Amino acid sequence: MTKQEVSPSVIRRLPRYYRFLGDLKSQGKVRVSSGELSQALGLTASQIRQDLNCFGGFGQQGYGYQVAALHEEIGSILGVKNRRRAIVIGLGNLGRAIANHVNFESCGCELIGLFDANPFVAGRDLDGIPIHHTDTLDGFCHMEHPELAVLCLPADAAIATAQRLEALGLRAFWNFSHADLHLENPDCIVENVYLDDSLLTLTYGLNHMQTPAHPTETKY
Amino acid sequence: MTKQEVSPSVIRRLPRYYRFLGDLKSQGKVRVSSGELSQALGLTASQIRQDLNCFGGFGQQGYGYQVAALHEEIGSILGVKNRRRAIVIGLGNLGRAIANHVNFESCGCELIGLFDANPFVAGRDLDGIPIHHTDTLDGFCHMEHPELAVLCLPADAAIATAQRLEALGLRAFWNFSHADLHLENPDCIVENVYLDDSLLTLTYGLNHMQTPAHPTETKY
DNA sequence: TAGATTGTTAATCGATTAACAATC
DNA sequence: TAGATTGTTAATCGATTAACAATC
Repeated sequence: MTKQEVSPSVIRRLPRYYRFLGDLKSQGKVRVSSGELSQALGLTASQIRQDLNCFGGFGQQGYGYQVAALHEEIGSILGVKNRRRAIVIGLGNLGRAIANHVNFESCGCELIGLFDANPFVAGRDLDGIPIHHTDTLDGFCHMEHPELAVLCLPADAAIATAQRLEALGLRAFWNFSHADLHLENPDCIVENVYLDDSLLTLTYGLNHMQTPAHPTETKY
Repeated sequence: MTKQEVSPSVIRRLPRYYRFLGDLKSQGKVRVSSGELSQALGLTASQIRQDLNCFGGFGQQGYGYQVAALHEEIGSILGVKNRRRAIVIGLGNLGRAIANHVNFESCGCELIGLFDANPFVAGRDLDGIPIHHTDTLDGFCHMEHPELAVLCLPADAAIATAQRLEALGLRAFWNFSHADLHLENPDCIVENVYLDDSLLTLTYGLNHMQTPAHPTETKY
């Protein structure tokens, strides 16, 4: 399908392109140039053209890109029209928020099951989707063949569960736990969302800021 | 303080080092080499030594690194002992989960205020921290001088609120909204957590996987 | 001392930017 | 046609890896 392995840096920019093109489209914009995109997204025009040309020549010289067509193209590269079967494991604060808040459908996924190890949580439901007990995971996976698991568990449990799910045939892991998941199968893909690490980046930034916001204490 | 501007790639690895060293420490490990670290973290030993040497020579030739000392060093580089005053704006599913779930204290932050525009939400509290109405934000900031804001709002509101907060002297933004925040002040730092983009990365991965998990449909 | 492992310089690799011919 | 903007090649920049002398 794709000529050559596309670099992760490029792939990570695709959703932003997709999102912004969607905005333009809904504003009724028909045409856009790499120059305009670059301004709005804070990238160079060159980079945008390079990125897009990893997947094909979607533009027209002298004209630019058709907003709707490009939006569609990138959407299909990302796979937004898919319905990848996804499950969420761990329905504490975070798991519930992710299940509720994230628009799985618009990301090419379908939430087909929720699981929690706490017997008081299992048996209930979240917006109509029933929460099962983690013990029933094996049976569920054999029946329903989910492909993607969202892990909202403590680190230890996340590692153990990921391994179990890997054996059950799942191939994609969205990991919100504070654990480094190393899986057997090299085909498995893991996307980590390390919230604390992300926050620490800001803490670092505040520490090493040229001009402190409220110059109160003296930092040596 | 620091010799030279340290690259963002290095900074993003620091929290992982910090976290892993904390684990080693609590396991009672005293000594660690860049080789051991590299194995556990899936990086090269060379890179780890390079990274650490951005901040100083923390190791001893022929021996390696003292776990506790290095943990401490990285912690202080990140600023985990700070108590940066932070506020959360928007207490929907996600905002509540972030406020509850993220360990602000261990990331050098202190949660001093929660805000929501919904009058039914404002006035209540979350684990003892009162939720204020967004209208009272200006007064609060003048009194309390928060430095960091967690934005859990819809895109439009996030953009408007960030600008308002910038004017009120805040300098760091942890942005969970699906918006590109471009702020006036170049000193402002923004850390985006684009959950949908992150999920789309996995969707893309599943699409472009060599071996499909459950080879059902034929993909052309 | 011999062995190990760092700190650091040099080499490589990859990603971003610049430039420009192709062409709508 | 003239103007604009792409696709693509070449140049630059930065980050990662390799190598090795310094030294504990």
